[in-house]
Amino acid sequence: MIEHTDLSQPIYLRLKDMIRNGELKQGEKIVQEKISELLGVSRTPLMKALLALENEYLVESIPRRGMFVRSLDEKEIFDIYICREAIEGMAARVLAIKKDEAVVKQLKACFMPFSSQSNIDLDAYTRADEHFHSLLIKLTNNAPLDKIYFFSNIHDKVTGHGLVRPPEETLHEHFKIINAIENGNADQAEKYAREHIEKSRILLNK
Amino acid sequence: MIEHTDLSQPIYLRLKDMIRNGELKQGEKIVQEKISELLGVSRTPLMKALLALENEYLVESIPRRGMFVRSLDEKEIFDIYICREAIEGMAARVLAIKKDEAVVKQLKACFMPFSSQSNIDLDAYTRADEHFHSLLIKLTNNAPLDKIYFFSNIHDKVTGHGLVRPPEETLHEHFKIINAIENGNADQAEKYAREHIEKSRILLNK
DNA sequence: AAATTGTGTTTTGTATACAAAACACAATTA
DNA sequence: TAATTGTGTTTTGTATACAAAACACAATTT
Repeated sequence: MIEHTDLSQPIYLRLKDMIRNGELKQGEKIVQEKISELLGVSRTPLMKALLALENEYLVESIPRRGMFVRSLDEKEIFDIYICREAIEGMAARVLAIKKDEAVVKQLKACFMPFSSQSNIDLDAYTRADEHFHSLLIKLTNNAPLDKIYFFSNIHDKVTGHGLVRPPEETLHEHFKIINAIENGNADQAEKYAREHIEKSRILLNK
Repeated sequence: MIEHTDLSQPIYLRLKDMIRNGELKQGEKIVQEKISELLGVSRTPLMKALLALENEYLVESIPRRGMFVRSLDEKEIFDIYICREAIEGMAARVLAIKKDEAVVKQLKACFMPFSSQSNIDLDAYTRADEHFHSLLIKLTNNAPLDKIYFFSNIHDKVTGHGLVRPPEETLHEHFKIINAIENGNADQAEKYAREHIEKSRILLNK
């Protein structure tokens, strides 16, 4: 048997990936024995992983019926973006108050490769964008805030792996947020972070 | 055996109560077999309940070591209050935008019994306060927002079941929030909701 | 034909069994 | 005496077993 301290961890990651890449489709029922057989584990650690995914809004449990891959309707996507506006907005505020040079440096590093390019590699920019938004939370060093920010998982599931808006539009917005943080302008940092997400929300919701 | 569809649900509620009322103390290790024997259930549904509590920040798992009742230090309390400011602030904003009479009515109902009293029953006011803050979130009808607002659990654990500030101080603040919502003033509603929590945070953190 | 009932199968929820890791503490060594 | 090793116990993590609920679908009734 393989070495491990906690089998549910790799199962959790694997399932998350399966949901992301479509091996498990939206709304699909997750038959526990099938998956446990597929992954070569028992139902016990699988259950643990599924519960973690349920708490991240990726999976939905209906008692006595089973676990299902969550499928999001328009209202839920709207609501999730509202949450993101609250969380990321606050994160930007916290970072602006911190005024830590190392923080600014890391944030800037995300988009440095694109600032001088005229033709932006979409794939690379998508990864940078994801990284930036996750970093914004992590750098606050606020563990509870990080804990409630699990919607990043859902983010690209919603849009089918792509960006909601083109880099030409968002690159500048990202730098506006970073600059406000650098200048220690908390109100502006929060405002820009929110507007950035709000614009995508409005676009997704019509 | 007792009728049920999901045994982990009552176990979850029982454990939450045990943490609240001190039957399980901060930092205490939760020995699974002990608790499962105490509650007359097996470890399987108990584990399910413990995982739910872990995701609510009430319990902490250290792999291969066990589950422990989470004990919060000053920084964590501070960080949780930052989260509450973000979440409740946004909730107040959403409700203000909604401008739903029924919403305002329910919020007002929380504190109506106290508005004319000169001597406020502390116990009743504490319950009303809890209800108000929970209601603020629920009435947004934003399920993801509700999902990330599990810190209410922790709130009175932190303060040892009491209020951080006296009713004489907070009652007026509550009405300011409600009035802003009633008037559809989103910016003010959010601002007042935040300041209300911020004041307690500052008090707790010195 | 549509609705209902019955029956065998699947799947969940719970209990239990068991190996391996963590722990406690006495015996041993430096 | 302080540190280390060894040994028996406890506890976790995982697998498995089993009852009851959900399901699928054929047979029966209206």
